[in-house]
Amino acid sequence: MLHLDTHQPVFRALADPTRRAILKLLSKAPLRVNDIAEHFEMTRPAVAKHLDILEHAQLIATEKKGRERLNHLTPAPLAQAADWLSFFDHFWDQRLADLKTAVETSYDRDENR
Amino acid sequence: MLHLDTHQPVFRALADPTRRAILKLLSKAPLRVNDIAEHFEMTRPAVAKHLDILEHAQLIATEKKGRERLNHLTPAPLAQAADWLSFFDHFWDQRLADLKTAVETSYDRDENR
DNA sequence: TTGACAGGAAACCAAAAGGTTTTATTTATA
DNA sequence: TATAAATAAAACCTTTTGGTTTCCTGTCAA
Repeated sequence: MLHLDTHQPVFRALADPTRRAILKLLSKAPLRVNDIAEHFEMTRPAVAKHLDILEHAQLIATEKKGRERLNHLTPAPLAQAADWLSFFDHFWDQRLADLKTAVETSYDRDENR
Repeated sequence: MLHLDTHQPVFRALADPTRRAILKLLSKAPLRVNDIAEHFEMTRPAVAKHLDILEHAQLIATEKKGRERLNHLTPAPLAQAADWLSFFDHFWDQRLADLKTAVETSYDRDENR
């Protein structure tokens, strides 16, 4: 079963620690590229590339005002990542259910002995 | 504030679609490297490298039985990723709260007019 | 005990990622 | 209107990533 992986842009965006830090930064307030770059030990063009990747994942959007461009968070796609992870919540639950069943079964055996 | 990024191994592991697919595979049952490789259009060594990365993130563990080695899921570290994402749940809530406040404030102003 | 099977490991490769510096381009402002 | 500010864009570089092939080692079974 090979379908298009809609999760890829988000997970790819989240793979880099700088990008994760940028998302947290932008959760406080929209910022210009230069403002963001001040928070990191790298040049503005490097930060701009990270912003491109975040924008491609639709985790941020930009608004051009004159010669400035504000980057603001659009965190909706993070729900995709959360959804993917939630599959394993179920797995946890299932493991617990299996364990419970096993325990009860062995208890039944004990009772009938 | 620059601290060690404990999330990095997990997010890095999740960045690749093959690795995400492997995790889902292993959620059904433990498998040998060869079994896993059959599910993908790549060679066994390629899969083995993905397994190395998953193991480094402690998302899987292996058990050696004779000449075979079983890979099984140890999904606990996924909670780290979920935790990180949950920060943005709060952000959502805050946005909603802000919106609610804004609406009520404007409603108050309307009332007093 | 000799194959065959399962996996480990090394060498290699192309492309992508993450960064740099340099050079425009557009927009405010003194 | 000339200059400074903000960013965009291009060229380039190094390291990492994701894959390959080839070979080696250990274990089971005929």
